[in-house]
Amino acid sequence: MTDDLLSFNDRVYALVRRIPRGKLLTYGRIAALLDTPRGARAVGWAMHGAGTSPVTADIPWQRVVSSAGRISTKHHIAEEQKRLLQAEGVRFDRRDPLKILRFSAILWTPSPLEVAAILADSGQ
DNA sequence: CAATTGACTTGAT
DNA sequence: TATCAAGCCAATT
Repeated sequence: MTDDLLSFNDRVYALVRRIPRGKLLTYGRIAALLDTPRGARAVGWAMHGAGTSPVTADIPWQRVVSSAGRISTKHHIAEEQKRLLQAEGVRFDRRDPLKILRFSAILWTPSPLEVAAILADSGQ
C-alpha cells in the first residue's frame, strides 16, 4: 500500500476531500476509518490546520463535525462553517444554532474498501 | 526526548 | 438533560 508513507494528517485530508456534498463525518469516525479508534483529537488537530496551506486549501473542512452532531469550531470560524453547510442543504436547530438537524441521516458511511481505495489514490 | 497543544469522545455524577 | 474529568493521539516546541 502506498499510503504507508502518508502522514496521519495527510490521510485525514485525503478522506475529508471525498466527503460528498451535503454529507458529514465526525472526528471520531474519521479516526476509526483510519484504524485509530481513539484518535479523534488527532483528527481535530489535523483539521485545525486545514485550509491554511496550499495542499489543504481545497478540502471541504466544513463537513467535519462533532459526534454530538454539532459544529465544534468557535467564533467566526463556526459562523463560516454553518454558512457553508447551509449552502449545501444542511439544516440547523433554531433553538440551538450550532446543532445539526437530521444528523444521523446525513452521515457519510464509506465502506472499508472505499476508504482503502481513497487512501491508495492519494498515495500516488 | 519530554512537555504541550487541540476544531474530540465517553462514561460517571 | 447538563457538566466534568480523564483518556487518547499526532504534531509541534
